[in-house]
Amino acid sequence: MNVHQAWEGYAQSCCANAHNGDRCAACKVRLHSICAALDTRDLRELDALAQPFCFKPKQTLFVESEAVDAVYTVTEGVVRFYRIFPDGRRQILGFALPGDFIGLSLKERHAFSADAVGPVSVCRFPRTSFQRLTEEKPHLLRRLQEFTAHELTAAQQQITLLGRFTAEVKITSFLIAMRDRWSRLNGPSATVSLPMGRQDIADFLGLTIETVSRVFARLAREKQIVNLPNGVTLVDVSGLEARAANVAAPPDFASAGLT
Amino acid sequence: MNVHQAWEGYAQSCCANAHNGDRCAACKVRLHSICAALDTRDLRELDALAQPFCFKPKQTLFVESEAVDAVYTVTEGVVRFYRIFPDGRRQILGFALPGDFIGLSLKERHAFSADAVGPVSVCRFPRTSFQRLTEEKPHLLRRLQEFTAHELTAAQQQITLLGRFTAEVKITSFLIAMRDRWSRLNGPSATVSLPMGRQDIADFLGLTIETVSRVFARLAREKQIVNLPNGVTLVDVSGLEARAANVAAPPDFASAGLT
DNA sequence: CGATACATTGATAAACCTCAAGCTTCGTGG
DNA sequence: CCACGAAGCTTGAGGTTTATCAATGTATCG
Repeated sequence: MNVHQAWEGYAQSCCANAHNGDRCAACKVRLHSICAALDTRDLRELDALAQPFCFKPKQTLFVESEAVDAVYTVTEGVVRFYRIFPDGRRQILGFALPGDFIGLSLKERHAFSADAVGPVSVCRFPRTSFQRLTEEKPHLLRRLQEFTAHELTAAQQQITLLGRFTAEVKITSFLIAMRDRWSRLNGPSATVSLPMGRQDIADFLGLTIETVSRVFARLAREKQIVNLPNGVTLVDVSGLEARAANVAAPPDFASAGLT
Repeated sequence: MNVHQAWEGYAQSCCANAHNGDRCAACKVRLHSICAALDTRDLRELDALAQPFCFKPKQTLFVESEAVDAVYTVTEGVVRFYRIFPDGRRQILGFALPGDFIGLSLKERHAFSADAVGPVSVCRFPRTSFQRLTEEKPHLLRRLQEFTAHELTAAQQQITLLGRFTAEVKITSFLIAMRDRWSRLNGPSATVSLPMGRQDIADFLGLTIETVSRVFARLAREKQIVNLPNGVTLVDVSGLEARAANVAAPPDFASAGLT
């Protein structure tokens, strides 16, 4: 756990422009985060628990089977969740984007490891304090339940994708899902930021880096996408959606807005 | 939706030996179910909502994208959750055993279809009434959150399995996971009931029925298992666990007992 | 400018799927 | 009680996708 390192290296510059007690109110991802369940009064309580942190690229947030001592809301950057197997292979379980919550399960020990893909800022809450808050504020618990249910739906989506589809379908579905997630945060755009590398995408989709690379190359050759330094532009969206097939995401979560 | 058919065909014989108001107290799976969160007083409230139902083998509980009008606790038998794709292929997302809850996400529409593998008994709760109850009883909501988190963990397990492992590892992991689930209900046993067919297992693990059949045959040939009419006996448990590799289930849920 | 990490491309091989046929099991009805 | 049919399961032969191995290309950062 490199939290102290993170703190010492970065914390001074995090959220520097808000006074204690107002930081949450000023939070840019609040309405996308679990904190949207709280009113102004409750928010100050949460604010008292909040510890802003930053992590450098590749820095570890926590490691599988470690005791859970905190939960987090991602405020900037992307976090990857993963497991490593004895033979060195890795399965990425998901990516947390700004507004996403880390620690839904409120379990004693981490079920996976997490580290920063690029530079990441988080809002950290000590587990016991946060848990007490969920016991006092049913709204917050309800919101936690909604987030967990949403994650479960996403996981079932992923099961579907991994179980039955070809490399091309997996990758086009991934691109469209990422577009939808960024769109929810930043508004619609055909350009999709992909801060994670090819190996990350491969380990997420159960493919090898070579297969991922080949499919990206083919999609670009067929003018479905344009490859950019850290992402892609979706050129033929309807063509891609057709290839992604009926693994479309369910109605939506954007509607959740304020509970 | 065949609920009325289910009711008319079967309901008279369900839970016939308990008076209204005591049915939940007499429920054999209560302590394994979400209802374990409630004390005797709250239980009578829940009892008033409970509608026992039975389903015949292959009978449908609900269909993907239908409006959710109820949630369920399985009391007997096994329910399968699945999605069907335009090309006719099917992905099974999971199996619900006695004590399991159906309808965790409290969403408006079903994200998948569900039907009975064999004869199934459930306890049905109208969605709106159940949801009101979760708002009044934070204990129940907390328990719902725990169940959802547990399902999420199981889904992540499945992602791991589907993404990175061979047919043999998938199947041995499946057998061990089923043994653990039945053990939690009925106590330890090396004989694992598999009420679902080979095609179900294939559609759950992202394999074809032929591959599943071949692996079962090989495991039997190598004296790891013995095939039975509706299940298997695990002969060489440590050998199987070694093949299943470190996809071992996390610490446990059995400890949940009573909250 | 060189070193390192990351990405691409090609050739070969293995795992699993597809297609096809035969075998069990089980329930029904003669 | 046996004959029959349907459904599910097993086994075999051949093909496809994707993994594996290997080499080359490109960007980034001291």
